[in-house]
Amino acid sequence: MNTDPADLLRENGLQVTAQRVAVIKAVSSKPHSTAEQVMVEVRSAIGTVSKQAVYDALSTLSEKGLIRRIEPAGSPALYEDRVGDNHHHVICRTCGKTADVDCATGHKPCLTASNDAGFVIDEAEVIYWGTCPECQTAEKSANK
Amino acid sequence: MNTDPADLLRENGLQVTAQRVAVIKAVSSKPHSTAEQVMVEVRSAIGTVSKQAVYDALSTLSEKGLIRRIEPAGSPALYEDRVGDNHHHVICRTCGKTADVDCATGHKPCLTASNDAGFVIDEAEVIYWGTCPECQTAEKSANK
DNA sequence: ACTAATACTTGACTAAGTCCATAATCCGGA
DNA sequence: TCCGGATTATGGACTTAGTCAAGTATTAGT
Repeated sequence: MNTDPADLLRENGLQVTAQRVAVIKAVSSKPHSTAEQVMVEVRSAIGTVSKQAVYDALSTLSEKGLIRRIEPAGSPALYEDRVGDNHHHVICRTCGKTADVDCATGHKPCLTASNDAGFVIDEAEVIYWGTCPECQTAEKSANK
Repeated sequence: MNTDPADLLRENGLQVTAQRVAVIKAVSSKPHSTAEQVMVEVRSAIGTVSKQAVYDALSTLSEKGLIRRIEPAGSPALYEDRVGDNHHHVICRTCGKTADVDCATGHKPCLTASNDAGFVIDEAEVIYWGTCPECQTAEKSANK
């Protein structure tokens, strides 16, 4: 097991603090959490943290690539610890639920745009919008 | 020409008002504008508008599919009038410039995710992150 | 244990947008 | 042409998500 949060931090040249460890644990235990939810989670784990420490940790961690930040339209930023595999997200238009999806083609979809306008592209981010199973049934019964 | 803003509105069952027409014109003349920029543009066209009228028009129009709203991470929402062709966007990590790209595969890329977790997917949104030509040269000279 | 560097706390502040009550405008019918 | 209900617009307060800055506390290397 090299997934001990403290080691992860050290390996990346970051100081090991209770707050950071708790943030990592929070994100990995509840993927697709907002900063707000992470903060609540961290508080219940270590008693108290400032909003700032959480935002700080989240952005440092995502800079180092230890966590990933996604920012779907109409929602606050979400964080997850599944990194390094090029996976994407489906989001329910109705309830906002977010789930992981692996890409249709298996890997690095669409990473090359046809006409890239001279940009050097380093990442393709894909978000699928749709309706989750629960909301589908809810809709059906509403239309009855 | 059926692209007269007033007709577009009528065809979609919307009342034709000076504000809405001006919003449509603003969006089509300057794609990838923020609500803020649209507001400025509309004001210079018809004198005065409330923030509310602009937000209202923008959201009504995008509901009806007359304009498209994109909401890139770390930026306010942008609006454009290029709708109906499944195109995507490249955004410069450094300066935030946004450009259109047609999809690599030509049409409807990745619209089918491999494991969709039971979601019914109705849209795939792709954002490419990278560096625009100007920022590339800027970086090069900075590293010298 | 000491100290510089890094991280955390507190609290004020900002940006982008929403909510709400009121006022103005539009449009179909008498 | 005028009326009345419905649709839009206005202005201002409010919310949410997040940033900034100054000072204090922790961490890790010596």
